Amino acid sequence: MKPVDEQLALIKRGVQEIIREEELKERLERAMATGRPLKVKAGFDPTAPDLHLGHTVLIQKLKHFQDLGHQVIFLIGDFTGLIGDPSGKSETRPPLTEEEVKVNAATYERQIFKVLDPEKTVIDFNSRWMRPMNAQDVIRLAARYTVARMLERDDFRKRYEAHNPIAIHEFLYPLIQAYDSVALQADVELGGTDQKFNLLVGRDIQREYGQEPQVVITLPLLEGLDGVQKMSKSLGNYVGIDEPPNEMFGKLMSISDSLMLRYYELLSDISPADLAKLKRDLESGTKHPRDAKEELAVELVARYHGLEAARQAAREFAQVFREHRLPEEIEEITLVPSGGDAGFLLPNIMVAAGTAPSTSEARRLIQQGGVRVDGEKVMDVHLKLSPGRTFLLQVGKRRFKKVTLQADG
RNA sequence: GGAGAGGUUCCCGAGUGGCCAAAGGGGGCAGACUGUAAAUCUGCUGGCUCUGCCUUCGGAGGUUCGAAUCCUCCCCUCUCCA
Repeated sequence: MKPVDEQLALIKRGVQEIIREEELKERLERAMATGRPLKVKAGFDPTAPDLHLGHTVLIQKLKHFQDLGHQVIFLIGDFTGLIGDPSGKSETRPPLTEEEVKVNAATYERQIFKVLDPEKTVIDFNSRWMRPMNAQDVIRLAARYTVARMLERDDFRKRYEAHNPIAIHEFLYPLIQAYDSVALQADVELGGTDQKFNLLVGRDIQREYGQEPQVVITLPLLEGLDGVQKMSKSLGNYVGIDEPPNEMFGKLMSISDSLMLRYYELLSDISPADLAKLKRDLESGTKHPRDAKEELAVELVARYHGLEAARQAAREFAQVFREHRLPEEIEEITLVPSGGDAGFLLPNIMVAAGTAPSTSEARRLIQQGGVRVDGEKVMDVHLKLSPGRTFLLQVGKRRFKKVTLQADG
């Protein structure tokens, strides 16, 4: 194991807050002395197995602990998943079946192991200790916390003050998450800043159960592509780590310059010194922001798809958007129009080709000059394309399809 | 258990019998500009075989030539009282 100071330096990189740092240091020293690595826990919701770059801020931090020789526990909250996210926004979710949980867990594994070492990562499920609990156990757990303290949580407080509904079971969510730390005897729990309250409840509950309270480490929430709201799937401002290289690259190139620096800070592996230099060069104009953005995009795409794929994506991007040439690979589809004549109308073809969600939307796109057929702008919503023909369909700047129409439906 | 307020299109929020596919804002999309971006400006933003037709205003019925708007019952949320 590395010296405690070195460990601390890596652990502290990019984190928002450590509660409390002295305790962490103490534990690291103890781990060093006894040879017993720290148990580092992070919980994940089983209903959203599609990880995006926002999640990777946390996973990278787990990776740091792992590299330092500590025990990383990736906890899937399959039991808390039944409660649903108490964010107030989401609808009550239908309980997941065991089968669904299994599938989601497998998806998680595949995704996190792009970053974490499968050999050294423990994956656990909180249903393991929650399912055997009976009503009495739950009541006892609930008795260890108060409503007043629950209402300290920003989210609950705001909803309470705004007279929005808060269901009782939502109070159980932090308690169960806290109990997970008891069950795992966690030394450290990681989470986003939005998790701070839940993580702190973990400390209280551990104390209640006679355990030494865990060290809480919060990580900044990554802003989504809009640069304002946090990255989330439901807001559609995310970059999924499963997305194809081109997609990922394009999304990263579309962020604003200020957001780019934020992404550098939270996602990139470049050293603090290099980051400082980059900032200076951008300010002085020595470095074109576009180039900096491209380097960032290459680094991140390479992390999930390899360097070759990343470079390829960069070339492709430059070709399509800078030089306004066609992408190297355009999806080719063959359509068999149905519905008689109407099937050959451009709006219908656009829908069938997946380039527009509805024919009404397709018409609007055409009227606004956003549609090209074989490179020619089309303004006529009644345009009919003849069967047997293959043509290039371009919708907006990004959607390309090579469409072949078959004669009969 | 009682009294009151409220549930509108992706979100917030106007609308209290026809001029309502429903103001305004947000978000989103397209176009212009640019660095590929941001910012800014313009347009669009329920669906369809689109000068018209169909479906939408918590749910189900009803009144009416005509209902988001009126009536009945139901469901849900909030507030105050017990």
